[in-house]
Amino acid sequence: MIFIMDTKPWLTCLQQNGYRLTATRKAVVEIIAQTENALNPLEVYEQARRRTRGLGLVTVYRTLEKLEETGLIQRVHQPGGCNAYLPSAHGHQHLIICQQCGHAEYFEGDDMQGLFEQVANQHGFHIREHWLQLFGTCRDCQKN
Amino acid sequence: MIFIMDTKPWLTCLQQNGYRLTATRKAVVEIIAQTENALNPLEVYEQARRRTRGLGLVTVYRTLEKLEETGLIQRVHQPGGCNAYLPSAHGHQHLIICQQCGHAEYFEGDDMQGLFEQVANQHGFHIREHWLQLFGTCRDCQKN
DNA sequence: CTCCATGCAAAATATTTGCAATTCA
DNA sequence: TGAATTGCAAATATTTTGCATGGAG
Repeated sequence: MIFIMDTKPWLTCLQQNGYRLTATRKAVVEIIAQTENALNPLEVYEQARRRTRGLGLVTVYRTLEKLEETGLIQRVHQPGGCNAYLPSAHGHQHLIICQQCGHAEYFEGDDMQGLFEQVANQHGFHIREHWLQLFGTCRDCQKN
Repeated sequence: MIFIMDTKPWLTCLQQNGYRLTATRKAVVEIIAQTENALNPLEVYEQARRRTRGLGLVTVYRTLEKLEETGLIQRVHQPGGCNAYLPSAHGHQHLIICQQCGHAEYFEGDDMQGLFEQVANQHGFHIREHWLQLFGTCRDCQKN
């Protein structure tokens, strides 16, 4: 239940970025903020539509775009597809995802900064971004 | 020019996995083995078709699928899309990719195994896969 | 009241599948 | 020869765009 977070800061953030607060945006924000699994646009749509009748899938796509742009959510890259999203309210974090049930947890990777700088030097690259994700089986799914 | 590798081992590998050696497969293998940028199915198709007339995009998809399955190539996950492939003939490697020119280089991450195990313990996960990629600007592009 | 945002339909992409013809082993 | 492979066409799936209407600020 680590992802159940207050949605007010999200809405404030959207406003501060010049976006209007609408019923549909609130619905999408709530869905993503309150799940512990990465959701793709269609899944968000199906869940959000229960709360907000007449919601369109297109709007979900556009809302996700803005949420990602403002850094509130992050795209999750999995072996099976790369169109799912998770909250990223605490800044950039690294993910560990269960391949069976989709449950995701965050982990710190402080040690990594040193590695990145070392690689940057060795290859003459200037590094702007990094992605690190682990995939496996969570505690619960190991029992089954 | 680090990626220009002999394609014979690739073909042998395919055979050993029970796949037949065909002209189209050779073409696809050569294209990917000889590029230093990640290529998506369409790009592979366009280049391979120059060598093998009548090649179909569908076959490229199916060949890429088999090459990934046998571990000869790996999917590259970039901010702009996740359908490009690079050789992975030396087993799983980590990537550093230039966001300007697409040039990719591999780097070792031996230090990371320890981190992964630590995270696995803390979260009770059994880790099966991981991917780590760095994005930035390569030496040449920094000059421009 | 003025734009931004929405939903619909349709377009544009991307990927997969059915199937007859072909090719490798 | 027999089974795997291919290319085509068509089916799906996914994402984007144009545009008239509606709603936030």
